[in-house]
Amino acid sequence: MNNYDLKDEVSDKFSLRGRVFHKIREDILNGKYGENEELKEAAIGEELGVSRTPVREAFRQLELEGLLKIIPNKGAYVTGITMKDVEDIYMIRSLLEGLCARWCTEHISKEAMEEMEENVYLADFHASKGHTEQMAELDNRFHEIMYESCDSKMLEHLLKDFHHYVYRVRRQTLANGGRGKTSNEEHREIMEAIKAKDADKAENLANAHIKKAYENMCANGLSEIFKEKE
Amino acid sequence: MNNYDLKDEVSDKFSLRGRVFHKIREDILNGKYGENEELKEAAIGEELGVSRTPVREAFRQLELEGLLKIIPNKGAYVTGITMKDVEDIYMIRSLLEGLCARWCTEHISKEAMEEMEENVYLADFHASKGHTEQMAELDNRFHEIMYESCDSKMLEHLLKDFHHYVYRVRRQTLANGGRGKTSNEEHREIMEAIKAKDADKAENLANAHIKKAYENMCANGLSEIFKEKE
DNA sequence: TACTGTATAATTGTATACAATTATATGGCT
DNA sequence: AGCCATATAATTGTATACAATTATACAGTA
Repeated sequence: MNNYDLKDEVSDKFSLRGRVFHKIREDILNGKYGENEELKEAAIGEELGVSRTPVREAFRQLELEGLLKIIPNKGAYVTGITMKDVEDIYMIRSLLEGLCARWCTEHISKEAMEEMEENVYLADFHASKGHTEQMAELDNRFHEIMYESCDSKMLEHLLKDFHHYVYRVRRQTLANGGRGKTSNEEHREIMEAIKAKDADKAENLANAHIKKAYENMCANGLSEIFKEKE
Repeated sequence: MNNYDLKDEVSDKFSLRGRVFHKIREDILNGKYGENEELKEAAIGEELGVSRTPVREAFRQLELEGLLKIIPNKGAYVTGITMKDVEDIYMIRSLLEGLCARWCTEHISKEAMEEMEENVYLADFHASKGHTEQMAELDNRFHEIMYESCDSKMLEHLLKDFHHYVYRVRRQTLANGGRGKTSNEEHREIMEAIKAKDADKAENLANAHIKKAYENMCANGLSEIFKEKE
C-alpha cells in the first residue's frame, strides 16, 4: 500500500469503474497514451475485459480531473501534463502549503504534532543511512500530516490532489538528487515553527520549502521527463 | 446566458447527462436536498424523465466536485457546503487571486488589458446609476479576464471552480450591501497596477480585494443563509 | 420482549441493445 | 482530377435487462 492513491476514498479500487479509472489515469500519467490521443470506449473496455459502462463513468471522472477532454458525440482526448503545468502547480502549491502550515499551527492536535516530530527524527535517521525508499515515504507522510491537521477539508482536498498530480514527476526526480537530507532539515524547521505556534514563520518556511523542492526538481532533470513530448 | 456556468465547457448543457448534472448541482447548491440526504438514481431519473445511465454519470461527476459522497453499493449522499467551507475558499482564493494578478501583470495581452480598463470605466458608470445587475455582470467579467490572462490553465481552472462554487452565496449577499462602488475602486487599483507592470502591488491588491469581499459578505448576512441548516 | 437468521425487496453495478451522431468511403458529376 | 452528395460504417449517447449487493420485514426462538 502506498500513500499516493489518495483518490481511493472516492473511487474505490475494487469496483470495475474504480479499477478502470485508476488504470487509465496511471496510463496517462505514465505516458502510455500520448498528448491528444483519442481514447475509444469500446477499445479500452475490451482491453480491460469490461463493458463500456464503467469505462464511460471513468472517462467522466478523468475529465473532471483534467486528464481527458471529452467532446460530446465525438470522443475523449488525452490532455496530459506539461512542464508548464508542473511549474504552475508548484507555485500554487507553495502558497497553499504556506497557508496549510499557518492553519496547522492554529489547529494541529497533540497526536499529530507528536507524529510530526517523530517523522522528522525518523527521517533524520534514514537520511544518515541513505534509505531513499523510507525517506520518500516519510516525506509524503510529513506533508499528509500537515494536510490533515489544517482543519480544512477544502485545503486538504486541494493539496492532496496536487500532491498526487505531480506524483509521477516527483517519483522520477526524487531518486536522483540527494535532497533528502536538506529537505528534512526544512521539515524540522517547519515542525518547530508549528510547535512554537509561530504561524508566520511556519507559513514562510513551508512556502520556501516547496519552491526549493521545485528548483531541485528542475536541476535534477525535470526536463528529461518531458523531452520526448515537448 | 450568465457567466457562472463555467462548467459548461466540460459538461455540456444539452446532453442528458449535462442537464442532469447541472440540475442536481443547482438543487444541491440551492438547498433543495438537505445535508446528508440520500439521492437514489431511479428517483432522480424518473423525476427528470431519463434513465439511470445519465444520472449515474452525473453522480460520479458531482462526487469529484465534492458535492456528493458515493459509498459503493450503497448510495449517494449530499455533502453540501458549510460556512467554514466558504470561509476557507475565500482565504484560499485570496492567495490565488493574488498569484493570478501577478501572472496577469506578466502575461496579459493588449486586448485583455483594454477590456479590463473598459470594464472598470463601465462599472463606474453603472455604479453611479445604481444598476446592480450590470455591476454583478461586470464584476464577474473582471475576474474572468484576470483568470484568462494569467496564462495558466491550472490556475484559471481552479479559480473558475471556486468562483462558481460560491456562486449561490455571492448571489445572496451581492444584492444586499452597496459594495459595488468600493469593489470597483479596488478593481481600478488592481487594473492600474497591472497596467503599470507592478506585479507586487497587483498581487497585494488582489489579495486584499478578496478578503474585503469576504468581510463584506459576512457583514451582509452570510450567516443568514446557513442559519436554517447549521 | 429482545434477538437472530432467513426470505424478500430495494438499490446499486455491469452488460447489452438500440438510437443518434459523427466519420468514412463510394460514386456520380463537372 | 477534384468536388459534392449520399450511403455505410464507426462511435458515442441513452435505455433497458440482469447480476450483485445491501436494506428491510418477518418468523422463530430463548
